[in-house]
Amino acid sequence: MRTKNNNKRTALLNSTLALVNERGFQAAPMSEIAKNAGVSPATIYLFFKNKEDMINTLYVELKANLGINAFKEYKVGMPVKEGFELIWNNIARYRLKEPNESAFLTQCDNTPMINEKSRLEGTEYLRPLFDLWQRGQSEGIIKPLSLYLIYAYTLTPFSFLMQSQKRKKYSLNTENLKHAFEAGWDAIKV
Amino acid sequence: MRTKNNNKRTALLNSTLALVNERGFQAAPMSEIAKNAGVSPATIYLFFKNKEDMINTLYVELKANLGINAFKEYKVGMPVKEGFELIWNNIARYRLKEPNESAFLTQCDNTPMINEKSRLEGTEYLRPLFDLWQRGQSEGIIKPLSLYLIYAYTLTPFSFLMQSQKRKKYSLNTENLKHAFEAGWDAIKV
Amino acid sequence: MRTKNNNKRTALLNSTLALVNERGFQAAPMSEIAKNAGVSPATIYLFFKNKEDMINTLYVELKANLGINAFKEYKVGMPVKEGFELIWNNIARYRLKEPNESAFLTQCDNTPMINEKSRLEGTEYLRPLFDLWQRGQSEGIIKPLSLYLIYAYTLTPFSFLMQSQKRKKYSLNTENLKHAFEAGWDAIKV
Amino acid sequence: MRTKNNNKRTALLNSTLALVNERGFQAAPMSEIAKNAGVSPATIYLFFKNKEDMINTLYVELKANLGINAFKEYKVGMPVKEGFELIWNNIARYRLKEPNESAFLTQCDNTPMINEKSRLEGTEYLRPLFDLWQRGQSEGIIKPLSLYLIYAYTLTPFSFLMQSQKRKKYSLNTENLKHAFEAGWDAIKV
DNA sequence: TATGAATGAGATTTCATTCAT
DNA sequence: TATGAATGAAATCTCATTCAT
Repeated sequence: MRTKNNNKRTALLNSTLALVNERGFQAAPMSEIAKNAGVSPATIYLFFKNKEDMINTLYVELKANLGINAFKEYKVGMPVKEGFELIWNNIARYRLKEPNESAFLTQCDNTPMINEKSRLEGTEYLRPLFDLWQRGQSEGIIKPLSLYLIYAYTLTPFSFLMQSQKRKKYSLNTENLKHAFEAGWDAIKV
Repeated sequence: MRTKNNNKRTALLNSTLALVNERGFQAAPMSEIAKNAGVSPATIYLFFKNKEDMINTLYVELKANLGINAFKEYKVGMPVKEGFELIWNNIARYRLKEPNESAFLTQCDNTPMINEKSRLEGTEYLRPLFDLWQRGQSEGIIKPLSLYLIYAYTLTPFSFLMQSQKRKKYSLNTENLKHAFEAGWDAIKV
Repeated sequence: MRTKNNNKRTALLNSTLALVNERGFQAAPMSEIAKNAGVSPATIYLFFKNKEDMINTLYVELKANLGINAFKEYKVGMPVKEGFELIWNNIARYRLKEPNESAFLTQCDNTPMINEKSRLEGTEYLRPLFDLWQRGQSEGIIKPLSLYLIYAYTLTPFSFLMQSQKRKKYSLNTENLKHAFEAGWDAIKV
Repeated sequence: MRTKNNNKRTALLNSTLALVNERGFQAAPMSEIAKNAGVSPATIYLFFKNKEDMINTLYVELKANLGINAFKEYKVGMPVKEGFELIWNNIARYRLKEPNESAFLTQCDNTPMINEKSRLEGTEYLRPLFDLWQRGQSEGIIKPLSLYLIYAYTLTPFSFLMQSQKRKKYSLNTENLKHAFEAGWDAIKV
């Protein structure tokens, strides 16, 4: 008996990521995903129930990955601003290092292909950040508004800036990263 | 008859808008778009070259519509903050009134289906806002940063908030609208 | 606009009939059914919802056809035996003339592919025969047993005999037809 | 180990029987047959050359089983009618006790999946019955017609009655069994 | 012997687009 | 202009069978 080869699973997810980014969901056929992964189309269905399942799985795993990277060197007791800056920069660095993963997640944010369950699961990986914001609010450092608004004004703009960079309209260099963080901070600080 | 034409064209664009929002690009077949518009599939091709063209056309027209609404009552000479607040509120009001158009545009922001030409054309409709921001910068009221950053931190968060509202996580009521505008303004003001 | 071509529908049903008879349900692919009908695979779905629907439709139409042939020259008031003999011979003649239709119906009798609705609908086309049997029973000519038994011992043996003939084991010539009818009649007559 | 082998083989044949009855040939995949038998798909091919072989083997074994049961307590010299009644009742009892085997055999009667060789082999198991009928003919008790006709009018109706019972249209209780036998006997007796 | 992984070939069905009127 | 029929190409997914252990 052969043992199930997890490399194939990984290859499939990578292949999906690349193709969806390049062409969009509607133009990423299973056959090509398989081919690029060096695998038979039938093999996909050993790992995933169907296309939707594969996309959702990929989404959740990338969110998990983002979460892991976001909290590197972060300690729960840190001063609020310092902690947030660390996390924000971690996220930024990770997204810049993995532009495909980043773009995929952005694309997912607005497609009905991702179901509510995956979305919720994905969100959980940023839980410590939400906790930090709440502490900031109780310490009177961050505006006492919905965390959705805090999220909207600190993290979502980054997706737009990455797109702009991809289209050569903007550069996320060190200086601009600092400006971006500050803009977000100014938006939410008391 | 020009009128009859335009009714069908309009019906088709509306039908597209509705179906894409409901199911996503990948699940909005031409036949169904036609059916919902009360028109034959073949008729689509009298007005549009192909599906991509139809989507792009819709995108540009919605952007134009957004532009028209954005600048209602706006006068070029207005004080910067006052002018920006007016425009921002116009946009917010319009998007809240037309959530489908709004969601469609958001979905378009991240799909390879929209080509560069349409994107540029779409952007042009907000030109007066960019001019206003630039004046704000030269008057020392707005941070002297890339307009992409200014855009990112004042307008893109709204998409996320609308999504959140759709998912019942957040409410864009009068008070929260004020908070949202302020957050954006705090992000970019000097 | 082209008008819907019912020849294609007929060609498809004929093609299905032939292929299913030759190879069985499980080996009659839609693509080949289409090809043999001189039509694109997609065209099938203009006329039928799916494969199951096509098979069931064919089944019901063949049953209807059988019914039409069964009652040629039959008049409701006829003497029971005379009427039954007429109908039985009509059916026999029809099945011998259309061995493919006959074999298809026999194949259908034992497959879960045919749903209950189609089965009931198919049965209805022999209603006048059932009525005749019932009259025979009330006249004391036919055994007062379930019509299912009457049917079993007069009509189903014919399927077996046709198969046997196909396999060159038996010949349904005029004389044997007479014997067959008599065997059935002996089985059910009082 | 021979024993272990045979358990798996038996489990596979039982699993096939059950699944084919439930869904039909076209919807009984090897993987599921294996799973229901608690065995790997690959194991099937240790016992059978391929799917067709497995089905045919099952068919022949069930026919053998039917034969064994048919002639319980039968002695070759018995009076013709008495002997036939014994055999007929044996078959009926067996089929009622094993409705799945019975239904499978009925389904096989009309599918091209069963090849000529298996059919012939299957028939052989009823040889003593054919001999009995022939004796009956030479004794002038049974009509001097083809054994195919005799078979058709005594045994095949039973399949239809069993189906009818399965669909709750008919009940094969003791009384109706007697009626059924008599109908068959009336059909063939001189 | 026995397995679960793996697959190539192919099944059904869909869809953007064109045809014929 | 407008249509519904028609389709070729392709999409998703399945399945009998083989592989590697």
